[in-house]
Amino acid sequence: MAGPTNAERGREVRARLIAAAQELIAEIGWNAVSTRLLAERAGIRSGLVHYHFESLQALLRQAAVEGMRPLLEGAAAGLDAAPDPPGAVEALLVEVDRYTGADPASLLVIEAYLAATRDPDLRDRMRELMDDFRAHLSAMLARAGRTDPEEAATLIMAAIDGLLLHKSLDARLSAARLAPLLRHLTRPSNGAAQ
Amino acid sequence: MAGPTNAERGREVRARLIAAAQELIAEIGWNAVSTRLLAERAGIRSGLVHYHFESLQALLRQAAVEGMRPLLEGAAAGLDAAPDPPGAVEALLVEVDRYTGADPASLLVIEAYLAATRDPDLRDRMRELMDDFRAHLSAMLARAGRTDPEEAATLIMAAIDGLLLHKSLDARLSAARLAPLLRHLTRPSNGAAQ
DNA sequence: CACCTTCTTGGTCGATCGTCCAATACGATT
DNA sequence: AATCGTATTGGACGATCGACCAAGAAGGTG
Repeated sequence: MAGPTNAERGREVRARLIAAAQELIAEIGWNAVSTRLLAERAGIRSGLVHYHFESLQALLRQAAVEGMRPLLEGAAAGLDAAPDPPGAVEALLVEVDRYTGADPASLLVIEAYLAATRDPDLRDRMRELMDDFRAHLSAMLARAGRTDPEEAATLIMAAIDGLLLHKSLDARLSAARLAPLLRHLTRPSNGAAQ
Repeated sequence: MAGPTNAERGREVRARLIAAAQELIAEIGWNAVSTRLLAERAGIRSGLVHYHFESLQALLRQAAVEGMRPLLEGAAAGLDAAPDPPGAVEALLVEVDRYTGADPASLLVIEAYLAATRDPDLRDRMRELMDDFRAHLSAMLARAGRTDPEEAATLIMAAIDGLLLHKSLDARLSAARLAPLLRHLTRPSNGAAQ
């Protein structure tokens, strides 16, 4: 019947606060998340927030990064799991269509992009996450024979995030329908004609 | 020495409030814009805000729509001014590189996307703006011989907004560098191989 | 047991918020 | 000059905010 230790309870509270922050950022927006709403959602008293985190912004920053990292790592793993580069891009786009642009994960990412323009710390962490994924995708495209893997990877990533943005306005849009148009990016480039 | 009439002063105040809202949304974020900050930026007393506008949200909504409409109409005019479809897309991408993703216009648009997910009125107005531009771009691509003009237009627009998002993290990214990869969208589609 | 560290409570502080309103100012109209 | 409608002022209302802190509770260790 040994209850949780002090350290375990502390970790639990921090995890609940991070989860509550990820939910609330998506629901009401980064700037609307307050310590008291966070505490209520996490089931703790509001005074605890500033015990476990240096500031509200530090909490939101950590919540955003920890929420985005598994998304990008999962997407990178999905690329490796595909049989070939065209299948990898196809699978990536199908995966994108599991998001509506207005779901918690999508909104967390977009909110984080905006917060990053006003928070140099967050911007550096997000740039690192995006650079890692771009390098991963770019390496795959280079192995497929492209001479411009960086540009192709940039286009695919921009198309994905932009489509999520547009899907939040119009749910009829679909990433999978763009697959035929992006498929040629996974084939060896053949000069200016391509 | 005839001074401005009452009606002229009213229009002037409304215009200053709209301009102040567009600036502040970009600077500090949609949810952080307050009536008192707006009044200070517009050079008026804070009580006036609720005389000219029904609510703060109504003011922000109108400011966002009025800020985005000229951007999209200008881009549509740019498409028509180009000599041919490939040139139009090329010019569009070059125009995008005039924005950094962290400039006032870009931030206003991205903030509006997020606000639209929580404001049905704003979402409908933005969807109409985007639909109009997509139809314009799609018609041009159809004239260029594509059998999938809607998908091609969706891809181009998603790539543009997504790249702006990514440029806010990494200023080295460039829309113009993606032009060679998008150029083939302006040529007649030739079946599954393309 | 006493002692230490970590965690939690409950509350205060000054500041800011959106909205509303009575009183006033001012151009236009009669 | 008297009147009307619009524009503006200055302040009020209750609510919420981020941050902070003294006091106490709880588990670990001597």
